[in-house]
Parts: sequence; structure tokens; C-alpha cells
Amino acid sequence: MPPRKGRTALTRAELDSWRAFIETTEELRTAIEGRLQSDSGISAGDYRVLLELSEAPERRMRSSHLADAIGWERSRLSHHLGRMEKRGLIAREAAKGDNRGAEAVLTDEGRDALRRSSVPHFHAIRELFLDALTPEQLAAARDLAETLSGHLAGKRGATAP
Amino acid sequence: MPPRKGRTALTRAELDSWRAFIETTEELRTAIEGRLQSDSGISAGDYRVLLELSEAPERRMRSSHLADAIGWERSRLSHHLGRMEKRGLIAREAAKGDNRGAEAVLTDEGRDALRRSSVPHFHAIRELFLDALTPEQLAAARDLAETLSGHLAGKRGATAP
DNA sequence: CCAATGTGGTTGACATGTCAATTATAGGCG
DNA sequence: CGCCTATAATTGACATGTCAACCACATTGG
Repeated sequence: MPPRKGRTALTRAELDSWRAFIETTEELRTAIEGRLQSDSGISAGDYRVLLELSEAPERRMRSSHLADAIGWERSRLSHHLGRMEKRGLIAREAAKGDNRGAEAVLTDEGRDALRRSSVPHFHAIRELFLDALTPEQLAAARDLAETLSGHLAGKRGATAP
Repeated sequence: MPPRKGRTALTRAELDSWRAFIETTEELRTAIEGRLQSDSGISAGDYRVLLELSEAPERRMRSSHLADAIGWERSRLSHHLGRMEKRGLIAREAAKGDNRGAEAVLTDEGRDALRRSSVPHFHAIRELFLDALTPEQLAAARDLAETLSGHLAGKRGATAP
């Protein structure tokens, strides 16, 4: 029988492809995050939280629901909400049905910060990402994302159920 | 004339592709870094530094050269080398020709840590990345990396020369 | 009812990253 | 030589991320 996948050492081409891919996506991420920070004074984490809250009913969400929605650990979210609260971007209130719980609420200031950031952020996405790619490449990027995302989801379920 | 690139708002498909791509690559990165940390007790930053030093003549490099090679700011490297030195993975020595300079040297312990980490790390790359992709998708990933990397390099030169 | 266990969330300790300021030396030039 | 500017690297302050420990309330079985 042929060797199974995952059994053989990496070829030079495989290693090169991996390094190019991971280093470039990392570079892209920091470039976009840097633009967001310098254009609008908010971090990528801030943006992610603001966006999710802005789309929630009444602009509020249970902490654990928010953490699930953006794929963060609860501890990370708790620290981040603390920092955002200190800056007035969100507020924290006790949850209605469960006295253990907390809800994060988007403040007017947070909503304004999100609005102000959107146009420059979209501009950066276009300039640094979309403008670089042909339609075929963009489709390939999406295909890659969906394939890898599905693969990772399977691994997560398989190794830590 | 047709509207220039970068002038129009993002379409839904463009935004969805961007989000899928950036969030998935981020997830992949943290997954691989987590494996490296739990398998071998070293961070992605440690690995990057150890690898670069291990391939340098006499396993030593000037700080600024090392920073350029791995694309880090010197301040970041200085902090990181300080932590690695404390753990015995590298040592710092004065540069020969220039009394301002510092050289980072790979210690035996650092070399051993790199060796021990390689097999599990390659295994993780295969399992979480290569195994997910068809040969065509891997080629597409490499093509995307090269296109985006070139594009970003152009932007860097254009906006901060 | 109430003790054991589970769940939601916070906290503290520490690793990592960025930015601006600082220190020390090099090199050019009057 | 002695000043001026540039370069190499470090430092401090602070934002962010992870992990493990913890607190408070909820739930449930006897």
C-alpha cells in the first residue's frame, strides 16, 4: 500500500510553501492591524468586539456568547472588555436571567468609533489585499480559507472533544 | 473611463472572502504555535530565531542582521533575545569590528531545543496544513503568498521610503 | 433544605509586541 | 582634535495573549 498522508518527511517545496504562506499572512495581518491602529486608534481586537456587538439585538451580548461568536477564550475576552470599558467603548451590566453572568453593551462612543473606523479599514483591505489579487486568486483565497477552516474544525473536535 | 481600483466600496463577497481568509490564517497560526509550545516548550518567535541562527556561519549573527533576516523591529528582537538569553537558548557577545554592536550566538542548549522541536513541528505543519490541501490548493497557497508578499513590499517602499 | 458539583466570569502572573526615549559608539568635517 | 549627526542596541511604559487559580452563583441529588 502507498504511504499514508502525514507519514513522510516534508519536501523542500512543501516547507517553502508553508513558510511563504504563514509569513506572508502574518505580514498582511500586522499591516492591516497597524493601519487600523494608526487610522482610527483601535486595535483589531477592539474592532472585532465592536463589530459583533453592533450587529447584536439591542447592541448587547452575554460575555460567553460573544466569546463563542468571535472564537476567543473567555479570559482573553474578559481582559479585553476591561480595557475597552476603561476607554468607554463598551459597558458591562449584570445579565438578566443569571446573576453570574455579564453582558457587554456597545456604548454610543463605541458605535461612533466603529463607524469612524470602517471606511479607512475597508480602504486598507482593498489596498493591501483585494487590489493585489486577480478574481481567480481571490476565489482561491476563499477556497483555501474554507478548506483549512473545515480541516481545523475537524482536528479540534477530534483531539479535544 | 472605468473606476480605478481601490475606489469602490467592498462587495459582500469581497468582505466575506477577506474575513474568511484572515480569520482562518489567524486560527491556523495560533494552532501551529500552540502545538510548538506544548510539544517543545518554545514559542514561534523562539523557533524563528533559533532556526536563523542555526543556519548562520559559526551559529552567530549581528543583532541588526538577524532582525532584518526575520523581519522584526530591533526593539522586538532585543526584548526577545533577552528572554531567550535568560533561558540559556542564546548568548550575547560584543561584535568584533564595532563596539556598538552585539552578536547573538546559538548555545548548545539552543541548538538542542531546535533539534528536539523540528520533528513535532513538521508533523504539525503536515497535519494541520499540508494534509488539508490538494496539490493544486498548495500551489495556489504559494502563489497567493508570493503575490501578496510582492504587493506588500511595493506598498512598504511606496509609503515609507 | 443543603452539600457536591458545574458554570460564568474575573483575576494574577507572566510571555509577547509596539512605540518612544535613551545610551553608547562611529564617522565626517571644520 | 572636537563637535555634529547617524547608527546599534537597549530600556521603559504600556497593550495584548495565555494559562491556571479563583470567586460567585446555579443546579441537583439525597
